[in-house]
Amino acid sequence: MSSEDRKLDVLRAIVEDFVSTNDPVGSKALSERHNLGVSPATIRNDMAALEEEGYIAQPHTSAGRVPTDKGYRLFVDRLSAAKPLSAPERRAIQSFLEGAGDLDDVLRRTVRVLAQLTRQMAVVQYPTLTRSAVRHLEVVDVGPRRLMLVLITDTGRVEQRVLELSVAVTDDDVTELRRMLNSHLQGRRLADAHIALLDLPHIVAPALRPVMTTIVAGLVEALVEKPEERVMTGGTANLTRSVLDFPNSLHPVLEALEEQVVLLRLIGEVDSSTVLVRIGGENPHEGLHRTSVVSVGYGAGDTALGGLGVVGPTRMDYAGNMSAVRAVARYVGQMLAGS
Amino acid sequence: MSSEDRKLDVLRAIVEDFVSTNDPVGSKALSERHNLGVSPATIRNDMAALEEEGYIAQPHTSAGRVPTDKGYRLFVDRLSAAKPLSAPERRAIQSFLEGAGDLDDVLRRTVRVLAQLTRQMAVVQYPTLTRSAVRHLEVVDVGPRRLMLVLITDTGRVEQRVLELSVAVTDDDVTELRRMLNSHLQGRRLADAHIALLDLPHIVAPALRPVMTTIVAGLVEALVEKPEERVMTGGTANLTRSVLDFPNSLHPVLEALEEQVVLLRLIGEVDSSTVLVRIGGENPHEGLHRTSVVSVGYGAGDTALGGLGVVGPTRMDYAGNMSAVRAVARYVGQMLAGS
DNA sequence: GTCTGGCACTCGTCAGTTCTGAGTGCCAAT
DNA sequence: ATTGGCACTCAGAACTGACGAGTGCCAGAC
Repeated sequence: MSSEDRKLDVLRAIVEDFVSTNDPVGSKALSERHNLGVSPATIRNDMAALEEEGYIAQPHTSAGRVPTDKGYRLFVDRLSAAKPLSAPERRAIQSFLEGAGDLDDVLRRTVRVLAQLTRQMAVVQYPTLTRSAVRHLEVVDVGPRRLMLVLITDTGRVEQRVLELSVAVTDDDVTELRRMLNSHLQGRRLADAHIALLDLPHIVAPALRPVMTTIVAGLVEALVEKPEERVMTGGTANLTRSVLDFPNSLHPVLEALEEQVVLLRLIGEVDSSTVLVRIGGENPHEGLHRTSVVSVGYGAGDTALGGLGVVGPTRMDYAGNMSAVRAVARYVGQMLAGS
Repeated sequence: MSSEDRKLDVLRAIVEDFVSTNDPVGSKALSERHNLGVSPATIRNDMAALEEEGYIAQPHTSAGRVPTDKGYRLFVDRLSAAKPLSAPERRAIQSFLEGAGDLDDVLRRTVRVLAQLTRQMAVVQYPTLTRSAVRHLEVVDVGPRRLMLVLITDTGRVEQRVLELSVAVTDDDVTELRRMLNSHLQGRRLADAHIALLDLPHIVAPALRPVMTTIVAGLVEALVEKPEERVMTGGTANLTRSVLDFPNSLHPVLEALEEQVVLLRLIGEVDSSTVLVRIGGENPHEGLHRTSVVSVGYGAGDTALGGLGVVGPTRMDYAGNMSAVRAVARYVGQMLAGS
């Protein structure tokens, strides 16, 4: 083994020890707990080199070393072996998700099982509207000159919106609107629905034209132009598991994680099915510079319907969390495909 | 003023000082900050009596006094004056809630404004199904032998449920089912819908009877027997505002507050419009013995549709929070009545 | 009977000190 | 290239004494 290889072994050992103990790790402890085949003195030389290159750091002079963000990054990219879930864990995921009912229920169970497996805070995005298809669009008369549109997608998502009309409509009008909308939109992806929508006012009965125009405008705005992305979180309490992880108080962390927008940026920017890891300062949000995020897209087939992941201290079990996140995403994909 | 009255004044002063400073308050500081017209020595006698009666306690021998749960209780019941919101605060609530769209949006804004006003964690319950009326019930054919029922209530709540059928249904069947269900249920309260529902299988065309029976069973179970109550939370980060408030770590607190069931028991048991205050150990849940809950029912008119409230450390501004909760509940009631 | 000033006492907090030990870097020897 | 030895650093624990906030009690005043 070259000395370069051993240096990486040392880094791996440091990360593993630090993750499990939360104590800065010194050369002596290292040579005892891992059989690296060299003396502490040699390890010290390697550590000095690693520190020089920015992979580890000393909290203070007479302390052991702690991995830096850069060190974790190298560990994740090159040093950590995939860590397959145990059979009981797989069974737990499966049985937990199997009893689910509607979409909300599926996602609720998803965050729960993910938080339990990883002992971190879990986040899951609702299937994005743009890549979903219309299963049904319901038009309901609610009060004078107000219509409620209820969209049901093929992933089971239900979105509603109330429109104010300038004229009153009869029950027959509503039925006709519903019929037209559904016959033109059903089965269509929302991303492709734009053109079909804009046609509708022209082919509807003249009397209904203004109403249809309003409906189309509402739909285009709510579903095509700025489709509402949503997320669900769970296991927030896990962030408080160790007080030591967020010494400056976790107030800013919790504050950041309450914002849907922030969460979406964290887990919603997945375009493939490879697990994405963001470590400490790599995170876009200021308050999350001491946290890491492990996320992946889930989907039925090849298109990613949304993202899910976990958020925790940079000192986390990356290999385990990556496996858990990947496995849960696969099961969720199956669930949504089968419904 | 009788000496009994003064003793209560002393208790009030202790609570007020402790709430604002978080320091145990001593006799000298008390006589300086409040003009009670007596010397510290006299106050000491009163404090000894108050401690004897269990209203205050000493963290340790040479420290000032701190209110006990019992002390806060007396304060809330008899000593705290209503604290009307400022005009800007009222305007803030109103303008914040006015722009709301659908129900989710209303509730989202509600928890937000409540959390901001009180600087506590806020909780709001979705309008309970039992006291809502059916505005529309949609039947959607989703995949082979599966129907999705979508219930829309007069409060704007949308609930869905997927049913497995033993036989296939045609589009015409679905239309007929929808027509029958709506004509019998529309405008009816869910609490009263039970009887009407049970009639339906008997008056529907014989061919549709098994399907209707399944639907009715599903509806009865989901909406009448165990209607799903939901809550929304916000401002959780406020619990971490002062580390001192939850010295033993707030892990158990956060864990408790993640459970929908626990939250429902906290704020869902309001049957009138009087503000309910639960202090420390009065809370049903073990993990919340260091927290207080201020809650009230909201509703359109006289029936309470649900509850809302705030959760925080026992050391909280009870008067202010009670006013804020009451005010927000009134506005929410108006919002929901007008939609 | 109630209030007050005085006084002795308790005890947590703070600052200063010392001690210990984990951990390091460097160097000469292998 | 590796190793054992050694001097050095420094955070944290443990101890100390001074300080002072706060108390309870009591005798005297109103």
